[in-house]
Formats: sequence, structure tokens, C-alpha cells
Amino acid sequence: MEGPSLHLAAEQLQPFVGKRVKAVFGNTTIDQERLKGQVVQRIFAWGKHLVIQFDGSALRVHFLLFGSFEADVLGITVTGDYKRSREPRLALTFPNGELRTYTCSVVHLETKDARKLYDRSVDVLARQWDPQQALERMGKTPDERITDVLLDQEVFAGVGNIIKNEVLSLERVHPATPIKDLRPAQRKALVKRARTFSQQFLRWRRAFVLLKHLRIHRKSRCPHCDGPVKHEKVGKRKRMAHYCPKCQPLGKT
DNA sequence: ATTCATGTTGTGAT
DNA sequence: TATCACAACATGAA
Repeated sequence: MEGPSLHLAAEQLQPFVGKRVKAVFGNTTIDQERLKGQVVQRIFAWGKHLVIQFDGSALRVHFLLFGSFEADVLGITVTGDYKRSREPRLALTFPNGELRTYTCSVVHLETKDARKLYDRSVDVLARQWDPQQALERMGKTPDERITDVLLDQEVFAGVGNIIKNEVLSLERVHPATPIKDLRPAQRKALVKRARTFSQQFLRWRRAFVLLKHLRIHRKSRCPHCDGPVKHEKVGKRKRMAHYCPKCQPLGKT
């Protein structure tokens, strides 16, 4: 799950803010008892994290690769289409509904204000996003490849493999390009696109039309030249890159 | 049946 | 000490 999906989740779960936890269940090994009776102070997303703040502590949920969630509010399922039979990792029951999370990492954060643990200027979807800072951090690793830097959550929090592939296609940059081979104008364009595409991703997700708008991720034809798309693992992270070798050539620019 | 995928963290070898 | 490859986690679709 990428950043925009987490921001959308935080939005959808706002009806639980101010509500008291009535029951807790699930197969997580964290202490569940302590959540009972707690009142939700706020729910927010940072990058790929979902944070639920309670009185003295918070919950941090990370959905990794296969995670999902669903929530019922006043009897209506506001999101998700998952099998009810599956055991949730963690479920919270409130007077007005229930949140169920699956296949995710859940941890307690020992803080009364988890917002202090997160630097919002790093989150590409945050109002406080700082593109200049991203540019500077990018420049600090001239030998790193752009595919790895775009996926670095300390530089572009929220960017995942889909956003990475789409941004590189839009800017016509080969995923294996070392930062030092990118002109300043091109670096700037990539930074800007990481945010604008993430915002677009969020709008599409909200309208349930994301998949049909992806141009190169998991496609076989380049959106620019209609040539064949290459699919291969690139960079130290070895995530699958989907790119057009003709429109996104490797080399100094 | 097998592989792959919107991801991160920890371990043990080098 | 640092870096790296790999495992672990865990589920559904192709």
C-alpha cells in the first residue's frame, strides 16, 4: 500500500475520532487489553504509516505488501471488500462501528503525541512537504540510483513501486540512472512529479479508478512510443522496474 | 502448481 | 565496523 492509500484511509476513519474502544480482537501479539476503553484522539497518515492516537499512547499500523483493512461505520462498510471469515490482525470495535486490519504490522508508540515522531516535510502528500529538502537529500547520494532514492522513505515518504515507475516514465528517466547523471532541472522535475503524481494517485483512488489510469506499471506498451516495456529488477532494493528502454534511455542527460 | 506483488526489518555471512 | 544477500512475514491473483 502506497502513501495515497494511507492518506485516504486516515480520511475514511475520521468517524472514529472521539470514540471509545469497546472491544479489541485479532491475532496480533501486541498487548490488546490496554486499548480497551481508550478514546481516539486523532487518526493520521504519514508516508505509508497509519497512526491512531489514544490518550497516553498511539498505534502505528503498516500494511507492508499484502496488508488491507475494512471499516464499518453505522452498519455501512466504508471501505474494503475482504473476506469476513479471515481473522484480523487487529480489530477495534467502537460504538459507531468497527475497524479491522489484516496482514499488517501493528505496534504501540509510547507517546501522547505521535505527531512529534514524524517529520511532515518528508511526506510527499503533506501540506508541509519540502521539495527543496528532498532535492538536497537526493544530492547527498550521487552514486545511488534514482529507483532506490525514489523509494527511500527518508527522502520521499509515501512513494512506492507504482508511483516510482509512473514518475520515471513521465519524466523519461531510466530507473538505474545514478543521481549524479541527472541534470539539476531533471532532479527538480522528478521531485515535483513525485508529489503531483501522488496527489493524482489519491484522486484516482478516491474515485476507484486508479488502475485504469496507470500508464506503464504492469503494462506491455510504452505510453509515449507504444514500444515494448521492459520488466526487470533494478537497484539495490531489487524492486521490479517497468520502463521503456527507448524513451527512458540510460546515460547522462 | 508456481510465481509474483502497492514493503520493511532483522539476521548472519563476508 | 560496515555492507550485503537473504529470510521472514503472509495473501491472493495470474
